Amino acid sequence: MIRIPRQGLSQDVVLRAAVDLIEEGGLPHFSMGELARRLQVKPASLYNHVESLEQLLTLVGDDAVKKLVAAETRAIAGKRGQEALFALAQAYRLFARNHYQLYRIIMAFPKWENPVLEQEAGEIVSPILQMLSDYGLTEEQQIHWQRILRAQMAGFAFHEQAGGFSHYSADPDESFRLGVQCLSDGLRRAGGNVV
Amino acid sequence: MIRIPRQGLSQDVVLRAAVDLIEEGGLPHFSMGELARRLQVKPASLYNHVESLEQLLTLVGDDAVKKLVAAETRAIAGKRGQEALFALAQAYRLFARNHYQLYRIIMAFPKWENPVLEQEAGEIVSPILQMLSDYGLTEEQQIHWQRILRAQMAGFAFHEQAGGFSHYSADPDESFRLGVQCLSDGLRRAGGNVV
DNA sequence: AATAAAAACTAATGATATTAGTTTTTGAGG
DNA sequence: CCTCAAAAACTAATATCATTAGTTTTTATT
Repeated sequence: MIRIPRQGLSQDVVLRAAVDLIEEGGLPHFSMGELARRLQVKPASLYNHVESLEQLLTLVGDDAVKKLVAAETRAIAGKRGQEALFALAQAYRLFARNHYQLYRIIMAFPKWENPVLEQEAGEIVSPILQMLSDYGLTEEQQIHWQRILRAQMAGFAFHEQAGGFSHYSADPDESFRLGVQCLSDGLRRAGGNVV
Repeated sequence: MIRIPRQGLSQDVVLRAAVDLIEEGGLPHFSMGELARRLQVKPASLYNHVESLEQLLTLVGDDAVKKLVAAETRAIAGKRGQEALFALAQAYRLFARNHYQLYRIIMAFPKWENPVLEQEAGEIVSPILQMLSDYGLTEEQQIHWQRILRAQMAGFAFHEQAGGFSHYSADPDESFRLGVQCLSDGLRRAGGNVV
């Protein structure tokens, strides 16, 4: 017996509204009460669609990771080697910039032990591995370099949005380019310069 | 007129207790009530020494940054060039590992706009710049490479503690070594291989 | 010993997430 | 069309939290 909810509320609608609210005002201003008001509903009603605030935030984080992975995948589509690497890194950086609040939620996960996130984490890696496949690396090397690349992208995005790069006048775009280029060079050396 | 507090409580004592409590149980389990209990005091009494929870957490974050900078500075003492670079990176990584909860607080700052943190942020950079001074870089290059190094260290520490590196068997120590080596190589090329 | 200030307390407020129990809506089957 | 069960929304309550106002206690200096 499939029922259609009274006023169109569902977990998906709640999640989407939560994402919107967080993107607008950030996590500190977010609350079940605020979300309920946005959905024209009493706070208690949300619990028909969501277990708890914690679960809701996990859903939001999961959604954010999916969007990030989608952006990465889109970025490398039809590209290879160095071009794919730069596009991937750029996409990551732009996501963190354009979805500041969502990126913060991703970074705020204490541990990625959640079964859903576990899966998503794997999907973060796959576009990177796909791109790395052009570099002639062993399987173990691919693991190492995928970690190094993720570290650089995440660290750069984090520092940039935290304002840690604003003390000096040098262009962050150029810092980013140099960093990616350095990794690209190291990558090519590791793989025997086949690219 | 200098008064000595009734039972030895002061901002410094409160701060230290807060740091201990956070290191033990993490930020989610931390509260003014819990802190007050630990200090054998009623919650309201804490406000004689601290403005608010927010200010207290800023103090904790500031303290954490100071400890990180101290560890970095200690690491490069008496070392130069590549040796200093590896020691610095290792110290950063170990701090994030050994003070997991404090490192999370550092990462959790929305913006480093706080005047105290502003100053501390500058001190994060100075041991790195000191180490870079051996590489024969222009001033602008130093800014870029300092950013790249910080990004790699922060990103690696973050992923490692979030569990994002645990999906594959390859040794994270080796990933880290390769990443730092890659940056060291790029750094030497940028500076004309003077090191 | 007296006093003023600091520090701790009690008690209250308002926000929060969450739960129990009740009412309302809704769609499916007779 | 009417009934009924389930889903969804509601009301009301609880417990926790940070924080503040106002009061009492302690303590160092005079």
